[in-house]
Amino acid sequence: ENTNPGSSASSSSVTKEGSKSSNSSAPRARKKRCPYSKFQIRELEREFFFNVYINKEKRLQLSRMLNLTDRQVKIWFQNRRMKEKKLSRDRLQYFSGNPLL
Amino acid sequence: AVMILRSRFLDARRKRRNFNKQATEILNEYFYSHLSNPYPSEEAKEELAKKCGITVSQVSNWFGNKRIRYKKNIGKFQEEANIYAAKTAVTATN
DNA sequence: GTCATTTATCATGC
DNA sequence: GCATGATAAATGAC
Repeated sequence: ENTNPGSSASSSSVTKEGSKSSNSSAPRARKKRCPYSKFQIRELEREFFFNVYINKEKRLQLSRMLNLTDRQVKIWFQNRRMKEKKLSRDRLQYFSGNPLL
Repeated sequence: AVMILRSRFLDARRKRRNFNKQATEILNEYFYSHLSNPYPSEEAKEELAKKCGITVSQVSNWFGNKRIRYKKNIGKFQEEANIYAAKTAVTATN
């Protein structure tokens, strides 16, 4: 259950769809958001537990294993760090002199 | 006790509760009175959060959802827009 | 890199 | 059954 439009079989060097700039003023639609599988999330979280910041080599390795692009892995770690920061903020606010208990 | 609080916090995060009517009023009033640029500053968000009794993150979530859902179907919110437009017009004339 | 945001998806309320 | 709040991918400013 992977979600990589047209990359599963083609493998390697994925062109950015339409490498030709034939279109005049092509707004290139934004990539549709596709939720990652449980397996992908588990592996990403596992690596995130070891290093919040991932280096290039591990990133390439992970992207191949999970059938994601390096950019997707990079962005996932960025978003994950932001999530962690927000969780910390919420915990602080929750445990700081507050009602609701 | 700590464990109870922790578990309650963890699953209390995703449990959704609708905002009370007053909070929604305040948020809509700001949204429709800034329809040309519905992006409150950080200070404005904090003030709205205080008046609504919610967090700044919840204010950001509300405006994010409101902006895209309004843009996606303006017609559906036309009636609502008129209501708050009239409301702000009244307060302006007074 | 952070971070506000857009967009789709998820989970719940009613 | 959709409305609504929160979260998960993806983009762009800086």
